[in-house]
Amino acid sequence: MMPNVDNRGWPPPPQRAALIFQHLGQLYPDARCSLDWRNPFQLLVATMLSAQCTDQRVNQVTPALFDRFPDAASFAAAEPEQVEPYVRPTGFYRNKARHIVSTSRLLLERHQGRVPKSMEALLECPGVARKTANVVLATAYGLNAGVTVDTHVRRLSNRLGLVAATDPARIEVELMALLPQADWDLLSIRLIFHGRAVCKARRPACGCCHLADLCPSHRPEPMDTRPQRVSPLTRI
DNA sequence: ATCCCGAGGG
DNA sequence: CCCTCTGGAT
Repeated sequence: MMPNVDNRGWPPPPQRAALIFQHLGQLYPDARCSLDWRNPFQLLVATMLSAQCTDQRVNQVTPALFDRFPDAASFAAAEPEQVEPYVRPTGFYRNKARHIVSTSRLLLERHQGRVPKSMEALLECPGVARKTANVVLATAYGLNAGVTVDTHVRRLSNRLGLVAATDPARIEVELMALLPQADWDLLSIRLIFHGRAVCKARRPACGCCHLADLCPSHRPEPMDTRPQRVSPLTRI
């Protein structure tokens, strides 16, 4: 009976996942959520803004945003049009402003303006799904409710052959089964850091990747076939 | 599956 | 120009 995966002599999935997790820990010992926030509500808003946008850009707009709208009550009293100018650089600004205002009003009505600590309650907020909820629960409250599956985690999980699924919901379930719950949040953060620094979407730097020996997608760097300029000094 | 949407990199 | 960035709703 032939296995339907390329084992290459690798250990079975859980052990390989643990190895990858461990290597990433050595590579990014200080990896943490890179959004700036002062309280759970600000983290929730910052995470909502981070959709399809670099967190660097989110951190660029949040100081002025939270100066004008410091809490849920401030957003709840505003119209989305008043929030839009502050969040415009993050893209999807009309939806994001609308969702932030709607979510703030919901938090004020049902949770005294505070961010709930349960997945079910967070999922009731407009513009909040599992990715955002996982970030808030883990980062603000230290609760490993699930694995944060964003664009980086999805891409690296597939390239590394950690999961077979391609849709975020199933990827999350498969990743949760691979590592102990205590590691779920760190796994996401480490994959994201590696995705940003090395295993990029466009042009992955396989040549300097420390996970190459554990990666079924590893390819040698494409050879530079462009005509090379010859320095005059090297001529006779 | 499609839409929302700005900014930066190659 | 095209692709990508810690997605979510319809």
